[in-house]
Amino acid sequence: MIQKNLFMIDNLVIVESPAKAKTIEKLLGKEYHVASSMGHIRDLSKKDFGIDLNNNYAPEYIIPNDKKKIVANLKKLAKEAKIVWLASDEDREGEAIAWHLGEVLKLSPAITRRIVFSEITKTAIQESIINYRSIDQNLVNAQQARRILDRLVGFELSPVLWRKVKPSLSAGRVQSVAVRLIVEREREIINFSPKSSFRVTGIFKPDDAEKGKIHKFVAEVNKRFKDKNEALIFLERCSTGEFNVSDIVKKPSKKSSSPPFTTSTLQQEASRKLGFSVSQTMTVAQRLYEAGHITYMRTDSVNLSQLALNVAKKVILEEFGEKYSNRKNYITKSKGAQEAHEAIRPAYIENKTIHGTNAEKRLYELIWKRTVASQMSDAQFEKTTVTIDVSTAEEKFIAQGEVLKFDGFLKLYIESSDDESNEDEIKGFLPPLKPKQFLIRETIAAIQRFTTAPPRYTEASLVKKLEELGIGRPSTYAPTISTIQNRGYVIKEDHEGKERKLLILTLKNKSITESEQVEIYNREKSKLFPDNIGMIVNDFLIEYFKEIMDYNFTATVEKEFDDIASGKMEWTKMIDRFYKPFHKKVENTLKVSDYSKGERELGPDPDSGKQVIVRMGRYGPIVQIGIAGDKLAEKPRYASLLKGQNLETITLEEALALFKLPRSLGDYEDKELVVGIGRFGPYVRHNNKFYSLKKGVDDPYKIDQNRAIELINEKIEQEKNRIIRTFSDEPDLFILNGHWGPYISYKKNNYRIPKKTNPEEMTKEDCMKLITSLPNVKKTKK
DNA sequence: CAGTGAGCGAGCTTCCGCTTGACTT
Repeated sequence: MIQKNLFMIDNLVIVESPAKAKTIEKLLGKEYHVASSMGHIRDLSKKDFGIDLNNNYAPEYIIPNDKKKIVANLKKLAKEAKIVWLASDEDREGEAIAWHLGEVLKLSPAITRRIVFSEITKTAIQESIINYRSIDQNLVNAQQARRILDRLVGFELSPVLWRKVKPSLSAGRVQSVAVRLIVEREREIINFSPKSSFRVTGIFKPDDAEKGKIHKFVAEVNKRFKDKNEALIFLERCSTGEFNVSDIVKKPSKKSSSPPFTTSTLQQEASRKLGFSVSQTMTVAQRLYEAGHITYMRTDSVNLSQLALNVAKKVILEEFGEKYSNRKNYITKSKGAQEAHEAIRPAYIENKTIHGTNAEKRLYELIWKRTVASQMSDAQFEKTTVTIDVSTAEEKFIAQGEVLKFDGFLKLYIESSDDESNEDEIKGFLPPLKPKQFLIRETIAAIQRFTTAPPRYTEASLVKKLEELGIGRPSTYAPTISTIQNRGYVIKEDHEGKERKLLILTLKNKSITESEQVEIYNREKSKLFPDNIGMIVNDFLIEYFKEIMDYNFTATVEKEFDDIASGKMEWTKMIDRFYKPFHKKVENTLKVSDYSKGERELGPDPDSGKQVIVRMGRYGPIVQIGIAGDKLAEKPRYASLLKGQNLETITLEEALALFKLPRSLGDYEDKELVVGIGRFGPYVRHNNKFYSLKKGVDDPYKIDQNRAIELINEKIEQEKNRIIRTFSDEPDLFILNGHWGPYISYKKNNYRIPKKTNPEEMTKEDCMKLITSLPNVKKTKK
């Protein structure tokens, strides 16, 4: 039978994501056509803020170019439909999307129905269709207020930075606070002074230990000794003391599984367990979602659908048995959560693995384990604490043992933690012991320990912090992290640690020996460091715009958005109350603030007596000796800071050292040899050519002429091998040996030579033919 | 692979949250 009408769609459902559309269409059947809007279809115009400041903040919305096609298509579909179901997400942004759709597609209220569901299951969707409603204008207004506030903040503050700090910079409600967190953490670390103390541990065994059985165990003294002397006194007492068990306490303990993943917790765990960056996690998750392997990946909800709970239970019963099953629902505790979706979980929990790339498989497996584990029983332990008295001292040794009685969810999943404290925990094995039992002492060691500074943020731990503060949304965590790096506020990098010596006192038999151990500390991998410009912008914004930079600013305005959503407040009034004083501050700041350069005085130059300062120059951070402007004075001398040097931490000595370069090494073949440090590291310059110094071998401050000439000759030798052919009648044409094999260079453009061709036999004509037929591989920059 | 320091100027830069390709190499 032919379909009743081919051109008329009875029901058009519009959702945000095309993958979601596909799934829903399957669940709804033939009478429903499901289309997607691809998120928002309109945004504020960029002209004049897109806000009419003289007309009660009336927004001017436009359809961005990349959405025009989508909108045109939706318009066509809507015209043909009898009923249009607006099924965008059940939150502020989703409500606004539905409203914009209504406006742009000119949908009459009579045929428009707003539906919402927070899980994609047949029953949930059918229920939503029965309970359809109209658009909630208050909620839409809350979104408009949010949008307009962000635009006003971003587009008023950024130009202030262009004028007062540097062009193209940016500021915003979310990104500026993210940078602040990193800057403040860095300063905590800079100002941190480690304190050392001595931690004493002993190895003991029971006096009735049977031969051949493991019986040694470790116990730690219940206090730290503040210096070497105190530790020594204690060890001396131990050397003549007797040790006996004064107390044994056994206590059951348990550990519960973690809730299923949200965007933020997925990013954290993928970072810790798989080493993924935040954006990498999102790209892989997106592919899993599009392939139908997982539910939506941008969510702040820990909720699982009834269907998911049932399947998870079934899987656990089959795999692990009744004892391991513990069905539970988690409650979202993060600030500002809007819970329009489920938690991130496998679409089909019965599938333990999927086909895909390595990264996809690993991320899927992580999601699968976390989801299933969330429905499993607590792990149960028995903790034993043994107290050991020393006959010659007041301090006591404490030994702790932990026995796993029931593994529960640990059978499947162990959550990783952020703090990488290297304190090896004294936990685990304990031999059978009785109260009052005497113990045989083996060695007792006092090891020096330093307190450690708070850790720098990783991308993922910054997301965690932002979420705790209610700043940003699942869809913006990854882009925000990228923005603050793209602006140069923050750099993600590794730092080699520093070494320090730890003193160790060891009591063995009756004698105490002293030794040293080298510890590496402050080693960082893929951590976020503020760059100079990030610190300058942060300090500027905090000085003039304290309110925006406040960690509670978002939380405060969110409360007002909630009042707008519940109809208790008018959105234009809220915006007006914010904008009037804010705009005044912007104007005042433009008037009163100085150009912000992060200037710092380091003291006088011992040679000239002139002031040495560091500041941000036009092209980066520089040191300057002497003050400019005074016509009588000599011009100041300048030197750029090296990579890794910081305006905030550089010392006078380090700054003065920068003026020792470039340094002349005398003449060679009638031209001067000069050593310097450039963009690509230390170099020797000769006859306008640059030769890199060998990393780890040459020191630009110490290198002599002989070594410099050696480097030059080495490079000339290399160059010789580089040239395969030249042509006397065409000086711009070369056949060269490159990193990736032979290639043709012609007028600064490079062309790849096909594998079959022998480059040594090529004629000029062969080359020219290749050049005209091939697009050049890569244009040389500049 | 190639590459190693500076101030006229015109016009541009920018926000946060929803979404997915279109582009290179």
